[in-house]
Amino acid sequence: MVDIITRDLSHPSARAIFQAARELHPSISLSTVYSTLAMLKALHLVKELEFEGMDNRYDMDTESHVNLLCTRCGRVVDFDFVPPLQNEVETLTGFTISEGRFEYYGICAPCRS
Amino acid sequence: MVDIITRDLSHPSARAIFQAARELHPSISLSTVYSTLAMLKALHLVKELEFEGMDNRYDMDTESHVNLLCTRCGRVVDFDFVPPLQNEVETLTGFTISEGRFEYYGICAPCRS
DNA sequence: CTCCAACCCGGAATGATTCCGAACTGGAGG
DNA sequence: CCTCCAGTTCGGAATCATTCCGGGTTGGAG
Repeated sequence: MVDIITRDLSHPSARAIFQAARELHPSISLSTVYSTLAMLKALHLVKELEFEGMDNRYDMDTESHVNLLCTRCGRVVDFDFVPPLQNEVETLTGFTISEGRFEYYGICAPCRS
Repeated sequence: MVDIITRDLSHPSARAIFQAARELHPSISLSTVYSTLAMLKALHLVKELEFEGMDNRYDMDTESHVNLLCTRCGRVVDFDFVPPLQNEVETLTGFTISEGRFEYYGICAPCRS
């Protein structure tokens, strides 16, 4: 189960993981998917992404990067980048930052053509 | 109702808006708050923010900026900045970007002391 | 005064996620 | 080989923010 999740780099939803897992373990339940995800989240092996109006998605790449969401087909694409201003933001706002989230919404090339 | 929402710059949740609105209009219902928010969203006068594990928050500043969320007290603070890499991301990924979201999670100064 | 559209109401429905207690499993130790 | 136990999984019920719905109110045009 853990393998099924961590090897799926397509930013799947819980339901998509559930369906994929079913093909290997037909008796698996959605509860198991959620509890495994909770465990992996706690270990910082997956990052939970919330996109407006869609199910949560799970990202196996926990490094800091931008996620691009296609609002037409739901595809999520990673884009590496180092957020440049965390220190500056911390000094100017007084926050101690533990995590960042950077997302763009748009239409991907395949959907546009 | 529209005024109550658009003048509240504290990044309130729907429930918080509801409670504030009740003080002026004791008979107001949560449905009205949600439908007004839906209208304002459609007009791009408010931006809906989703933070992991919390109610959605509503931001009256629809300009592009970073939102800092204090995971202890729920306070949300704005931090102006112009996302530097949208064009670069578009050419490298083929996406046509319509909107960006930039969030940091952390602990605010009052909560830390 | 009448009518209509826009707004509002309460309450029920939705649906992803979480919670719960019971059943299963596989390996450690006898 | 058996027993036991902790960890995993199960299904189904509960949660709860949000959405949906059908009916009531209202205020301004004509």
